[in-house]
Amino acid sequence: MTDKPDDKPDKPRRRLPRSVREQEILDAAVQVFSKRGYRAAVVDEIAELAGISKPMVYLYLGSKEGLFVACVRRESARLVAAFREAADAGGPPEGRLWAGLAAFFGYVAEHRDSWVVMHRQAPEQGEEIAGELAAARRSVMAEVTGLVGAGIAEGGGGPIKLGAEDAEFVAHALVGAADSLTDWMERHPGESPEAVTVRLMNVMWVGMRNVLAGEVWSRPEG
Amino acid sequence: MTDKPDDKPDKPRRRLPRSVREQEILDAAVQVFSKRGYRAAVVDEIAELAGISKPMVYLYLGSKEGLFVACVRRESARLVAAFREAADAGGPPEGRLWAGLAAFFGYVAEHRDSWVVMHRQAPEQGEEIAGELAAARRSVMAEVTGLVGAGIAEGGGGPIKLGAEDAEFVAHALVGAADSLTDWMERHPGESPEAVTVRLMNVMWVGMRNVLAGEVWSRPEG
Amino acid sequence: MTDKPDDKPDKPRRRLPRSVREQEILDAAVQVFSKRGYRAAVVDEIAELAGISKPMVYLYLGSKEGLFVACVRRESARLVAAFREAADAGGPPEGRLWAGLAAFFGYVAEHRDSWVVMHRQAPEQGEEIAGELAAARRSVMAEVTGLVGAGIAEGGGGPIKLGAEDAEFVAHALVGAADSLTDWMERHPGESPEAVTVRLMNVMWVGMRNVLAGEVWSRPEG
Amino acid sequence: MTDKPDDKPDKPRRRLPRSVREQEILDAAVQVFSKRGYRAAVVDEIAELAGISKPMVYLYLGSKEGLFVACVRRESARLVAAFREAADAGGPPEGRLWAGLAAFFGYVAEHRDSWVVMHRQAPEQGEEIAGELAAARRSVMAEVTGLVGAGIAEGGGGPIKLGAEDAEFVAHALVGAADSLTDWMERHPGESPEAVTVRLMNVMWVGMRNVLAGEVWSRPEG
DNA sequence: AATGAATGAGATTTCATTCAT
DNA sequence: TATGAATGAAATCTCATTCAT
Repeated sequence: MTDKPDDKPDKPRRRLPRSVREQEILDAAVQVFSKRGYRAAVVDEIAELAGISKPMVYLYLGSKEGLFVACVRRESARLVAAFREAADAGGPPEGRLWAGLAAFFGYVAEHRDSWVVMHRQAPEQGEEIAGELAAARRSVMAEVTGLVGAGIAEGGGGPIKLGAEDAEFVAHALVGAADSLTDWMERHPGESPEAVTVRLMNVMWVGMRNVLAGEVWSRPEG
Repeated sequence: MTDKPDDKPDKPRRRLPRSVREQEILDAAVQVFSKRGYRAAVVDEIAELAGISKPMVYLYLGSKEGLFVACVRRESARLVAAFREAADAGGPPEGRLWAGLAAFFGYVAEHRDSWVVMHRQAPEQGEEIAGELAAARRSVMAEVTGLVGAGIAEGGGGPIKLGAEDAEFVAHALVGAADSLTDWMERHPGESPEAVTVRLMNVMWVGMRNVLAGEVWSRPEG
Repeated sequence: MTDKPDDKPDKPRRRLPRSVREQEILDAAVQVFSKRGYRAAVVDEIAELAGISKPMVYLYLGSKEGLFVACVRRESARLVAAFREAADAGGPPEGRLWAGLAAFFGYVAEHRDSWVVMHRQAPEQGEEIAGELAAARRSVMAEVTGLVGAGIAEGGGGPIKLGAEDAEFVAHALVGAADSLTDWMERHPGESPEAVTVRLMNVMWVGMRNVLAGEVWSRPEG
Repeated sequence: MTDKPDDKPDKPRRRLPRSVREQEILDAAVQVFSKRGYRAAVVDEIAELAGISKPMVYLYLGSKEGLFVACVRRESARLVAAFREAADAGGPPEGRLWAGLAAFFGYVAEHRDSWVVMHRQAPEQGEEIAGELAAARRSVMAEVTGLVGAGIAEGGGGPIKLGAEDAEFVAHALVGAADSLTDWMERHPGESPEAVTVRLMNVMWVGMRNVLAGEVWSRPEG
């Protein structure tokens, strides 16, 4: 009666297995947490976006906090995977570095929600959430740091020794820049992630290379 | 009535003029908004931190939203002012650029609260707040862009023409990097903001300079 | 289909007849209602304890309320039966009285769950439940009153006439005492229900007998 | 407009000091907890009965659990006070015992709600509540036990030695009987608490006295 | 100018109950 | 016969906001 036989078979009140539903819920949750932030996000909206009722969300993920933690875990794993996959291809290290960074920028640009969930949440949401966020950031940052460090080591040989601390420094700068540059990309829709990567490499990698070669910037006399 | 004039002057129960009170409220509000985020911040905590009662907050700033808007306005004005002040000193342009950027990094590092209120708030909190945040961010970014653009124009002349778009690109990268590097600074307490600025200039500015001189990074064959 | 007939008989996945299943459900329900109270009891727990799924509970008993009513009916019937069985044995009346009361105390002590379901539930859970609880309590109390009354009639003959009202009074006191003494028994595990019965008879029955014989307590002058 | 000047001055939207309001809230809470039990009680009903809004209840007592604990504390203190006050009057011990018991019965009968809150709650409501209930019961029971023990000691001298364990036993029986007898009193409105006390003393005290005197009940041969 | 008292609206979370298979 | 999936309704608790003094 409410269900004419010629309805689309796709949407009508699906009865999905747990694992599929769970992923759909996480998809919705990432969107909402990203758009609103942890506190401002309301579980009702997540449920509605996932096409189910609120109690389902609680049945599957246990609590708003559990939901958020699951999001952070899944999304950070995905970003790290994208990174590794691109960077693990063979070839000279600088190329792998480029590929990893391009994948990183591409991912951050394309999955803004995902990135925002991991990176832009105030860390005052309680013990477990803070820990989970910190872990996610560490794992992302470690991946970038590793690649940068490899690139530095490879390009090394100049009079200046760049060590682990420098790799971390550059990784922080790159990650921050990438995050911020997604705003820029939004206003320049013509630019592909690769183009942005090249732009940034022009600024940062060439700089690094020259620093390795001994050219050091210092404040001009004023 | 409960307050004879010869009370001890120790617990002030101050009767401050509007403007002073208002600033104190804003001071408290910036702290709380920064620590908790807009939604999670509770007006009670702000009032308590300001040492007054909640109705006073409403009397002075009208609403939670008004309170937040006033914070954002004041803080962005301060950051822009720090900027201008440093960059407006005389001397060669590259020195003024350095000074401006160092002031920017220094400000972001030192006034974490202020910066977080402007930059780390989800921009989906309602019409007026979103607008105010966007305006604040734009005005900060414009200032950085201006400085970078001036530096580029000054150093320009190479075969590659860097235009307004490039300045904006670099500004976004710098702002994002500065933001992210405050995390790094927290874990490296020995490094002064100036030292961090130099580090970053080593990587980014030297790179930019060389790019201006025609040295372009391109993906190595792989 | 998922169930080939040569499955191991170990995890039964039993296909029980209605009546047996129903009793198992009631067993579980009595436990849970007793432990949590009517409102706090959750049907999920009852189903799990009974080893079946929740919809089966609804199929068999219709609703949480129906489930509770069935529990109360079955348990009060059991208590009354334990009573009658003990008291109906032959012998002198005082012995039958003792046997009945001992059975009562023993039942209350040993089937704590059963007793709690009948006696410790707030009687404000809605029309049908309140009625059922009242009926159960009345029927238990009637049984005790009957026994006590028989004992009194038997021993009667003194100057004081104990009537139906007195029997009811004593019955209430006995039932309340039995209830409360189960707490005492829990802290004195060495004492058997029969020993407790004797103790109480020492205090109450001897008192009653003497009262029947004309010895009346009155407040001493003070 | 909603408030004609000739309204009764008694009810209209009072603005009470904290301590008074708090007592009113507790009054309402005792009623509701008693009628419904802890879980079934809803804070809305308590608030309405207290004539205020729900948030006030939370402001004053913190949580439903805190509310309940406060009730139990206040009510058990009151009952114990009623007891002590009556029993502390001078005179021979048996009279003080009678007075204490009469006060106890009177209090339980008159403040049924109070008593039910302390005595009839299932002890499965979580750590703090269980502890609070246990403490309340212990303090009430200790008071009764003390008086009974004093009475026993005073009357002692017979061949049978009644000790602390017996006093506890009798106290449990008395308390349980008193609780149950309030039901009986409800159906016999003509009987005063003192009359009920006398009735019970007739049954229990005379029994005790005779037991002290060596008359022991034992099961007749059957 | 200042505040203690109060509340309406909305957040998270739970649970009895029913589909669809 | 049996159940995994799903939900409407209601519970506790929080918070921006306003009275009454």
